[in-house]
Amino acid sequence: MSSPISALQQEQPESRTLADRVCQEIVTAIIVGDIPPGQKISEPELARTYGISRGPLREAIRRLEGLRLVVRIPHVGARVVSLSMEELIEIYHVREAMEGMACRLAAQSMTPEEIQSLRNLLDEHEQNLEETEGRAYFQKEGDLDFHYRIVQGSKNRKLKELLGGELYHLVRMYRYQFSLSSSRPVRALAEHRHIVEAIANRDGELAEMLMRRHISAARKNIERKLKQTTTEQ
Amino acid sequence: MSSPISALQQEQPESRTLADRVCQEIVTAIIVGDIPPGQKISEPELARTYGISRGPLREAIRRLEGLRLVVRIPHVGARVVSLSMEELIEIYHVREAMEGMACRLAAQSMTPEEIQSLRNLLDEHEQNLEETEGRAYFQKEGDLDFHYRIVQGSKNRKLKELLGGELYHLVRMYRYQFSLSSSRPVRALAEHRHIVEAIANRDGELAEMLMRRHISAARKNIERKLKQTTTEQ
DNA sequence: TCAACCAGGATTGTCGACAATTTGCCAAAA
DNA sequence: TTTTGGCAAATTGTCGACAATCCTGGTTGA
Repeated sequence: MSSPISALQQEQPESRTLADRVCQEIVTAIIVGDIPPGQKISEPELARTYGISRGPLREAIRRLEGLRLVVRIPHVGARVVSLSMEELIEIYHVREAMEGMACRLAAQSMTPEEIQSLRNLLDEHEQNLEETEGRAYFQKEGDLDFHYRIVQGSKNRKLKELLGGELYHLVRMYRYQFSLSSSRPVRALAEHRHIVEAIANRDGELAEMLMRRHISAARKNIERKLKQTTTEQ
Repeated sequence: MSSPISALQQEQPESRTLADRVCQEIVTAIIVGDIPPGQKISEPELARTYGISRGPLREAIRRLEGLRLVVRIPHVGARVVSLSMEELIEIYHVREAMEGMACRLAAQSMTPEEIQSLRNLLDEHEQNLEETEGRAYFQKEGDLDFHYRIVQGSKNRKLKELLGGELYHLVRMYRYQFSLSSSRPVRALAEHRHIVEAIANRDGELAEMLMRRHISAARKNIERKLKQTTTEQ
């Protein structure tokens, strides 16, 4: 079937319009941090950088605003969003709710092939985990891939749009900029396995509960770290 | 405090730019049905209609795309979304998850004043209900207002953005075009009261459960009607 | 008769220039 | 010294025109 990577990159074979291409480029530039958070975006400057006119560039910026990667003020301009830990925790609350529901729906909508593919994915993760012993960079992207597939498995277009479109980019951005490691990869893998088995048993209620606990645990982990660093200072 | 209506209309005092104003106008035109679903949107035509150039109009259309009110295909154009009952049910699933979480958070974040204001709102609804005896047009908008306030009470920016920004317009659109009546206004009001009391008792878990049941019941109601009409044909 | 191809028209994408608004700075007065 | 007023530069918003692409209809060939 599809490799773990390909499932993440939304395959848009050569975007047909200038704005599309440039938008993609800017998205990655923002996520990776080439354009730092809070940075003001100058239209003429970026237009020169990418060698296009201000027209398509404005369209690209408008799309970035839709992805919540920039905020725009009329007659003032656009700025890259600045990330805060509080907002990250808010995002985890949203993910807990929506991915929990996605899990419940996936339990009744995923095909046996998709479920088997999920199992294979977790096998790969286990191998990577044994090989790298905790220093799990792949685990991070792999984790995102796991969640992404469950969302797709829900077969709910709105869930796919909201989670895949807006939150997904923000989560990736946090991962890059704060270099968040899951910090409990073995535990997370076990939880992933339980979730898959609940889906395989078509137990939507259990699957939802497990997913919510899974995300909730990750959130509490962050909250604990946050409290540590704030009291240390 | 604020009237039921004012809470719904996001007060944007005379949008400072042409695109903003026209966007608002087109949004209402689409929601009310003046521009029917599936209708192709011609840029030159709309530009003449609203007396502006294609530049700002294109920006407005892009914003509509962000609100999921139109879908756009490169080099072909934009169409108003076509509504299907299946998608409505999908939206209810999303609402069940997100508003459930909003309710849980509201239980620990709403101020006593906000809770009291909610109670007053329900009192108004009860009066309207007695006066109009079921033919509750106000109940519809009132219902939306109730849910809107709880979302605001969660104090979670992402929840407010996602529910208030995208789903909100779609839900209103369905209400108008299919003239959906809640069809169980008395029952809904009672459920609303229970939810408020759970919030007042700071019982987030119960509040979430009640809200989820509330939305789930509305969804099943729609599913039942849908099954009826499909078997009747 | 049907299918494929081609041309015309229309629509969308892109560009450069002009107008309107904001911001920062400088000077003058309290 | 501080505050306020206004001016200038830069940036964003808006416009009209040109180029690229897609859809429609007719025509031609098998």
